[in-house]
Amino acid sequence: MRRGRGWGRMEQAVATRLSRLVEPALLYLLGSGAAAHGYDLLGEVNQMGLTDAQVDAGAIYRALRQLEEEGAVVSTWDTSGPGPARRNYELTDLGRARLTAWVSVIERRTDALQQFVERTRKLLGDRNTD
Amino acid sequence: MRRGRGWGRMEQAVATRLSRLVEPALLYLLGSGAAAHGYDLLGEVNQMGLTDAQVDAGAIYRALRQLEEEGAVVSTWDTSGPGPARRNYELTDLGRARLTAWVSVIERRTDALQQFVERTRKLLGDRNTD
DNA sequence: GTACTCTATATGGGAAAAACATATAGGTGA
DNA sequence: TCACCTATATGTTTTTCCCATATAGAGTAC
Repeated sequence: MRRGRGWGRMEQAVATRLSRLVEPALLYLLGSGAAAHGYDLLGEVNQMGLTDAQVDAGAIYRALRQLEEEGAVVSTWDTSGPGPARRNYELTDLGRARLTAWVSVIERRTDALQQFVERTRKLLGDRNTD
Repeated sequence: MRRGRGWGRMEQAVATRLSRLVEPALLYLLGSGAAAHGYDLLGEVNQMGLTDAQVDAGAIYRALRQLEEEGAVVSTWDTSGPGPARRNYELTDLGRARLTAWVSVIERRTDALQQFVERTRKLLGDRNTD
């Protein structure tokens, strides 16, 4: 896993395994209209900071494929522009439902993470309120 | 992965891969004195909600072993009580440092998750403020 | 015109992680 | 004695991740 830059050693040692969250990132970006094809989505996903560190292109393309298999998105080829053809994706109703589900799952988890942060800061002596 | 109970179908479809976070959970619990050996920690970890769904015993024991290899915890056998011997763990200074690092990593990620929740709710039309 | 780079999609392969199963063993109660 | 709970540990299979590589259209430089 590519680790975040600008972190100390201990953070680096720890940065792994907060999981990818590529799927909700893609669903959100497709829903917001920020990008519609894999190559652009790659950049967007890596900018939004939802995923753990940098996601590679392969992960994006595979995730989009799986989402299409599951009916959460549909794709169409776009050969109008210059350069190689693009596969443009659109959210389906199922995809929007999936995104909604992600929100509630993530919200629940976020609460647990916040509690963890608060309790642990207290435990460690309230230093580093950052 | 054992999925959380009390979730609808879509949540179940989505519940995978918000990662485990077994390590920070263990470090926190050891730091707080809630439990000191694997079997109890198993129950505690699964109650605190930091990890994605249910963690199995194997994961706990292996995580504790690795933490000991890395010097974040130390263990001693306790044969005083009835029943099988317990391996009691204690946090080391390195373990406390590790926990501190986890806090800052998790806090950063929590912010991103919250942003995602807010933006996505807005995108989906502000329904389900839950 | 061919070498290089950027855009764009896709897949192969090895390594790591997670999930599930099983093994061992002390103790307790029916 | 059989079942069950506590307690630790490991084996095996499946899944996921990460890195590399393949293909290909288009633009630029030389």
